[in-house]
Amino acid sequence: MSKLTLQDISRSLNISKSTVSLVLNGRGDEIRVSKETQERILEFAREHNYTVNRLARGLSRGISDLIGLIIPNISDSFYARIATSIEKNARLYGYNVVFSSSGESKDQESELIQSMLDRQVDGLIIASSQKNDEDIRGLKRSNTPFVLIDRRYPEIETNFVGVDNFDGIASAVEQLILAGRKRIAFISLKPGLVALQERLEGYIQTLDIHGLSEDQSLVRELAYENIESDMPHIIEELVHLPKGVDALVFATHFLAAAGLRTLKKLGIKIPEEVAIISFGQMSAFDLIEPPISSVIQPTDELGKKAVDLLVQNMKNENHGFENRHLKTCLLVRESCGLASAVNKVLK
Amino acid sequence: MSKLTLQDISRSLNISKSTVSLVLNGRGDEIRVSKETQERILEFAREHNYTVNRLARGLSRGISDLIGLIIPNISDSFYARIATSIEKNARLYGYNVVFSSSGESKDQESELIQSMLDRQVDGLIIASSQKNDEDIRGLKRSNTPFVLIDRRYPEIETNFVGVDNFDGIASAVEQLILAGRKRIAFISLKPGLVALQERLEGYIQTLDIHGLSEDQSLVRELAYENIESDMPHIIEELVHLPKGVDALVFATHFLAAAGLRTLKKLGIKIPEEVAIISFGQMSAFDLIEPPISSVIQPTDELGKKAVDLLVQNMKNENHGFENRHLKTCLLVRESCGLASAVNKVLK
DNA sequence: TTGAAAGCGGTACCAA
DNA sequence: TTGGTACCGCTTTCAA
Repeated sequence: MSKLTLQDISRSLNISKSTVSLVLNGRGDEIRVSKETQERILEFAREHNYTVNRLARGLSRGISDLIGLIIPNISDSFYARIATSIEKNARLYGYNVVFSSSGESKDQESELIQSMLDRQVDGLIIASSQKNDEDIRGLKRSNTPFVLIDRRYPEIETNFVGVDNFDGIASAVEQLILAGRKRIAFISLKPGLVALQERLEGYIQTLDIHGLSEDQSLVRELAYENIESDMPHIIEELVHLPKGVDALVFATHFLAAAGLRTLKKLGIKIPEEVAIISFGQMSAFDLIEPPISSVIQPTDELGKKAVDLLVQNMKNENHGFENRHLKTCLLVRESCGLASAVNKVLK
Repeated sequence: MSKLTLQDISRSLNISKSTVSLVLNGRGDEIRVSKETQERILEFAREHNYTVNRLARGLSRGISDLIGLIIPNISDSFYARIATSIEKNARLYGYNVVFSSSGESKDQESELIQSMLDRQVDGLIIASSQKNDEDIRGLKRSNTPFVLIDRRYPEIETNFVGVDNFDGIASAVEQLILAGRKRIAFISLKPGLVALQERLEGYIQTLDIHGLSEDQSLVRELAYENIESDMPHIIEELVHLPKGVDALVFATHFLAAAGLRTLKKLGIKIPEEVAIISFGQMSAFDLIEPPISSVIQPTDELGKKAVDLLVQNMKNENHGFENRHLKTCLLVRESCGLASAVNKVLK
């Protein structure tokens, strides 16, 4: 049972393809096709449940109603949430989304972008590996609408939707300070994603403001590949410093998870010995003893904004670039010490 | 800078479209185009970096190289992992994947399937809401290759890849029995997904075999919408039964999460008072005190098998239906009591 | 108010 | 070896 085409309808009804097409696209009245003809067409289409071939329509109209989504990894709960939101919002605008994981690889990302373009996607949403300025510049040149999310290239002017890393981390550090912590370490990743830089910046400046900067930096950065293996050394090293540390701020949720694993193994008490805050949440942070405080990123909003921005760009040709940094929110739980008491005072 | 087309190349080089097309598709030798001509074409294409318009190719060949993926919710870590695997494997075969979340809604799912078909996807992978036998039957009739994952319709013969729920739960229950538990409750969801039925079956039969069936059932089922609100009542009711309970088996990871939240609130000790096992994992199960035992579902393999099966179906027209139930594996941690000791004995 | 016809960018068959 | 050409299914302009 091969699918019914416009041709078929046209022939069966003895009405020209163009009329059928117009009517089926709801432009019957506009073009003033007689009610009667319209009825016949609609009726027939419904009866034989005709649906357009979007490949054909796409080719003809030069659009695909497809949005490409490229992210490092959808298994990551952060990106998974964003993807959900993007898909949902894209659908509202009539777009479907094709997604691919780049695995943080520049080459992979490059190929994916190309493959999406071959598919004539109308626009692209990318959480880039951030090693790929070539392609990003290429995209700009090609005039393909796209918006970067989460990861950006400061030196390239593009649309971008991310979170306010600086403020987010600042609120976390301040919370720790409020709880009386003075030796606050910051554990991050090496490669140097802009987002992580900003978090680092936020950490440093907040300590500064509160006069808590130390001569010896309490910042530690590990390589993505050896998080699990290096975390124990780093934490041991930190707690064994002459003055030790009394709080740890993790730059991402999976670092926090690794850190917690280590702390548990070392038998270090949270928050008595060290308080903990994670930038980014994990679904089980409230089940851990003590529950883990975290900086919550507004993933739903992020997805929505990204789609809104993209759609706006796809409609108008006026390419003004927009940058949005969404506010995070601090979820204070016991892991940062004095949680509830302080929390209440704050409000 | 509008994109370069075959036409353009053909005209610029004064070589016919067909030759150009053939060469560019690597069939130059096969058709015996002279080395020289081939070189010229390839050279020109590379230089002006030509890439096919897959919309056009698709229309012409009647294929889109697109696989549609419909799942209840990609934010769910289980589906997120599967999606990752599916996308990765699909790409190996040269397919891109369009995904959509059905939100467990029959209507939504229905629309999505239709919309994917309009897009001429070559095949579909669906984790169905399982309320949608109509569409599934329709798909069969339409001869669209598709494979169901995780959720199936026992009364419809289709391709299916899921896990061995019966065995999975049996191993969990047996582990609890080994640990000396006798009053083992089973907490599940109401709607009655086949997978959950199978888990229930596994639970019941395992208890039976070990002579542990009780007069009064220890099975409790809650509605998806009120998990958080009903869980406390259910657990309180269970522990206050005349003979109480000494173990809880959760039918899914998020039920386990809700259960843990409740147990924590009630101050019930794990595993001393009740032991816990969850069917399905969560990334932080090892961070909880005590670490939570769980039945691990082979998501990577599941995704791969689904794609393999689908591709096989898309290639051959011979539609034999296959059902695969992948083995789960039991990850024994402290929450089920006696973990390590018993575990070692088992090996 | 309706129809004819020219694309959209490729593919593939048949001739030359 | 290469070129011509008829589609694929739909949109859209122009003429009738």
